[in-house]
Amino acid sequence: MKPRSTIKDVATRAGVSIATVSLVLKGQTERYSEKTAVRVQEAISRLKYRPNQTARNLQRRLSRTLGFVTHKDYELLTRSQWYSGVLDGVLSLAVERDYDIKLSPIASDNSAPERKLEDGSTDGIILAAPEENGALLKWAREENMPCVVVGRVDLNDKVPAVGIDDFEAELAAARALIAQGHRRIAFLGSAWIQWSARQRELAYDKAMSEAGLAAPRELRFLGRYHEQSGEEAAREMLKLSPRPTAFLCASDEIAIGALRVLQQAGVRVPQDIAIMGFDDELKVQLSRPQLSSVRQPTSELGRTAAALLLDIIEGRGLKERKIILPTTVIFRESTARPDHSDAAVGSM
Amino acid sequence: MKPRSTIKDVATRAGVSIATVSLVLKGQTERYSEKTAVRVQEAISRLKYRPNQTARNLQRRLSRTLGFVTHKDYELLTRSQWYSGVLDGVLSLAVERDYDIKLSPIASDNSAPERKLEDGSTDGIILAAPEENGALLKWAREENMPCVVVGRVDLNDKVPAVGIDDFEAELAAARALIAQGHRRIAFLGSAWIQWSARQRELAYDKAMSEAGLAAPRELRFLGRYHEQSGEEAAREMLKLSPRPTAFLCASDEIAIGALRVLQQAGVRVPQDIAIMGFDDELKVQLSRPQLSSVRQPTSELGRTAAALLLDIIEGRGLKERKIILPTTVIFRESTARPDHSDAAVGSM
DNA sequence: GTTAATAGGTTAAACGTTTAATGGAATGAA
DNA sequence: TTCATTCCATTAAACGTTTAACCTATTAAC
Repeated sequence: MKPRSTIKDVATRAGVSIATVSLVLKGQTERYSEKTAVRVQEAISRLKYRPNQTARNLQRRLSRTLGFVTHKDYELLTRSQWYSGVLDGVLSLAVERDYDIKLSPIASDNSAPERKLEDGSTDGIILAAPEENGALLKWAREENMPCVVVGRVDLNDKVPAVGIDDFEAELAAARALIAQGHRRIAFLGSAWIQWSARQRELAYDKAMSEAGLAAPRELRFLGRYHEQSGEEAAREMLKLSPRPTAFLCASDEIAIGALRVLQQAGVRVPQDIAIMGFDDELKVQLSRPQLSSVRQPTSELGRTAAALLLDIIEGRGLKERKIILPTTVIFRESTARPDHSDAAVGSM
Repeated sequence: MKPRSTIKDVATRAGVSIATVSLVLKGQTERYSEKTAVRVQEAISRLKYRPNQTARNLQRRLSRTLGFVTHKDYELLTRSQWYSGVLDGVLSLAVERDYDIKLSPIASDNSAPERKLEDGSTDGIILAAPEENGALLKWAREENMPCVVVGRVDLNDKVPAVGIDDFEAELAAARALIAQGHRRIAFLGSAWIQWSARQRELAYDKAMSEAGLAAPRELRFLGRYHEQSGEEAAREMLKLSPRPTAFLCASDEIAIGALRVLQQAGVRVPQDIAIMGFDDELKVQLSRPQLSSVRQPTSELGRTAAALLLDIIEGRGLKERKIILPTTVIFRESTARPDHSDAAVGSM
């Protein structure tokens, strides 16, 4: 691989100084004559010259690159459509504004994320669903770099964020189940690793208590956001007597896992037990029975986060530091339809 | 945002030269004393110094970053699991070897991809499913940069590539349908935009001709790899008389679209028309009936491509320039089981 | 008491750009 | 002729690192 030609080579070949080449490249027409421009251009194509972006970035002190930071768990993209949806949205705006995206999976136990994040290779960072007590979130609060969190909107936290209102969204779902007559509702959630996990559980509490219903310890199972956890949870719930009549699941993964166990156990859904998921991923739309779920606009989330980040980076300032996008409860076969008979009920 | 401290600031504060700081950072213990090391370290943490990666890259003439190039169509990641699967695989190896990934969606009509690709911001490029006659593939053949193609293995092409054998894979699927007694098989494929499209259609031809079956023009529909195209194709096929008894679909997207139309038309699957997909995406596993399909190991594809690329970049040379990973035909409800009664038949 | 070796630094060039400051020739005006 | 302008181009510093080459005390060897 022969060394690439530099601006110096071009200058020599065109018989001008490197400054002139740079000016031609920049298109500052008032600074050079037509004749030199032609000579420079021909030198460029002869030598197949490409400006070195690294050198440019060093000089300009920016990179036109956005960092997209996730957990080091690299199966994230395929396993959860939330991540790929958000990334798609980020990508869509980045492409429009001519930014690149750098993927930085970081171990959640990494105590010094700044080493990877503040190395000048990105102009700003998007933190996707950071863990509640992790180093990443703490780092973001120090505001050493333009940074936006997506998937976690804590109004008491100063870091700019884009997301849904997890509490209200799950509340709407829970109320719907209650409105359909369920009295013994189980919550299949996640440990409080992420913001959303806590909010969704709090919403369950609120819904139950405002309806005067009991929500004892045994009616809730806190695992992780994945199918296996849902299976485990369902098995626990089936041991109870009386059994719950509905599962409020904090993620679709959990819901699908639970559904599998119920079906294996010969429990009918929704007649015996209704299921409500969260995220409205493809799998709940295609499963049988199709699962009711709470849809969040993942792609818009990503796009909005990117827009916010670019506002910071490019110095436009922020009109709002917190942006909440609406969610929708989608009713399908795994629950009854809501009383007021339209298929979808908005929340927020 | 205050300017970040540089190696110069650290040097000043520690009372040494910047060279010494650099050596301490590098851990060249034989070049400095314990005392200076301590002073430097304390200056570093006092000033919260982070080495500037851009400057490093410039000096070292490399970036420890891999480019992942896709079509500019930013919905790719969510719409097709092939892309996210491959990306996941790439990511998995990149994380292990401490490389970053830069996403570069490039418009397929971009006539000068080198501007974005040869800018020194990546050490090498992974081209995901490039179009057959596009500028990207042509660029890759010029070998100006370490580059690996994934999803297209043309043995007559010198560019290093990782993929499946699309021809053999589809051939196995087609033969299976024939073995099940189908005589009038329609091919629902894609225009020859991508390598795989051509190979899969050629496999259909081969299978039909070797079985002495007719494969007339009207039995094939060439659209794109998406659901809408499948719907269109199915509508066309339903007009034929006699109708085909099986659809060999070149992608799961097409298969799902076709299935939808068949179900709307009251055609039973597989009794009236059998369906075979390709890719084994989640949606065919969850649909009703579940669709038979050809599984390709997307994540391994990505991981292998990344490994190959790193071999080139890090100068280890290539044992093999073309790597073909095995596929499996998965039989589900949308076709009969194969005669020899085991559920999956390997190919390659 | 030389000389050689070693430990522990420093100097300065280089990586490939951008850009402020400067310069000089040609043109135009007085 | 002289001065101001305009046009076109150059010089040189800067961005933040790395590293080969060099330097100077100190210690070791004889």
